[in-house]
Amino acid sequence: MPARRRKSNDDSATRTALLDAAEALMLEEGYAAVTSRKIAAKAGLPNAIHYYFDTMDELFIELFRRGADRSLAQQEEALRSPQPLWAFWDLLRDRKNGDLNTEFVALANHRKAIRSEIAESSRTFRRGQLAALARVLEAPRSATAFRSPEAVVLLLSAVSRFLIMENAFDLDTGHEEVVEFVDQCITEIEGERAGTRQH
Amino acid sequence: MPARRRKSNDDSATRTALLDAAEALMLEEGYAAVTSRKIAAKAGLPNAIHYYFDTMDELFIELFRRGADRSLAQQEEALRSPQPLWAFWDLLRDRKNGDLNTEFVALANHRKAIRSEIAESSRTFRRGQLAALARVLEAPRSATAFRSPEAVVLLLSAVSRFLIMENAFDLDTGHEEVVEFVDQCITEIEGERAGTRQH
DNA sequence: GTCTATAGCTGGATAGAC
DNA sequence: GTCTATCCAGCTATAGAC
Repeated sequence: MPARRRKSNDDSATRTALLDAAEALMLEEGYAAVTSRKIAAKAGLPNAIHYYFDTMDELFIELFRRGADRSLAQQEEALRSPQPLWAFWDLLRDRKNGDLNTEFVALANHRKAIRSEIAESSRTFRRGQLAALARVLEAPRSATAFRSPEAVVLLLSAVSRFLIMENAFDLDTGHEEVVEFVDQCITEIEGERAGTRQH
Repeated sequence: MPARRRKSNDDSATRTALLDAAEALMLEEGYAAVTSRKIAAKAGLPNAIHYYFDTMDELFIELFRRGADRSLAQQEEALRSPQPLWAFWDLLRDRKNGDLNTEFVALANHRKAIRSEIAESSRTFRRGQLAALARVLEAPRSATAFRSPEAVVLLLSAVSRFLIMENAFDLDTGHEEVVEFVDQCITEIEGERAGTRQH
């Protein structure tokens, strides 16, 4: 059987507009607001969601992939920069990616098709991170405490996601302190940050 | 107006049974499966949810508070133990608490009443953690890298939640490494772990 | 006091209109 | 090829049965 039925209208402008509306809804009101009726209303288009997407699962998966592709490109750019660790940390802390991701993780709790999509995508992201950071940590100036790229990548990912999550609940106890701590660690590994912060 | 209407049957056995069923459903199938019909079916009781709870929000809030009270008691016990940092870390990594918490955080995305409940509860937990760990970190043997209790608490919380979340997606790259790293850090601060691990 | 039946809404999917 | 009308399921909440 074919892995996925391909439609003739796979890249129509309408389809893209529907995905854009779905993404906006997801960010503004959460995934629960992403229903066929609301997407069409938001896009100002007739409700023909099921003409463009077989099921809502298909729509969500496509939306996720579109965002993941975008983010992966950003990540590769960051990891190619002169200070990959600083660039990676800044990217992780970027609110826009984090918020969408949070919604998809929540969505995965009750849409199994999304779950495997996220897992597979996460592995791809992690592979790229490890390949790049292994090189950084091999550099002679690296402190011995940070020899394991796996641990460093996981720590940075965990902290950034936690900060974003807590922000959503208006919590910020310890945020400054931990950011300062991470900044110090990165400085030890990669030297002072060159250039300006994005946020 | 009264902040919350109090019912005569606030602690009836039926009410407790319904909360138990709701909790089990939440753990087994996710919060989306926690509907009035399914709770009643799971409990083997007639569907009189709205006799015992005015709204589903009320049920969820009560379920959250029940779990939070239980967890807070566990946390206080852990922080009173001879090795509060080790006990705290073990508690954080306990799957049962983490899984329920994950569901409530997701639920908060589309139930605003839950959001403020979680935020308030988090502040209470964090206060207790900081009070206890500030004492631990004052001890002379503490390495200078861990002077900020806010940062230490946040790091441990972030890492434990991230590990639990990734587990739900069958991801475990770097998990061993980071656990080993945290164990080393705790050993530096609080010495070798005495006694046995719970998991 | 406890539970049942049902109203009223919203959603995904589909048959078929144009 | 594009869109609309409608079906049916599942939910919360309520009115009222017993």
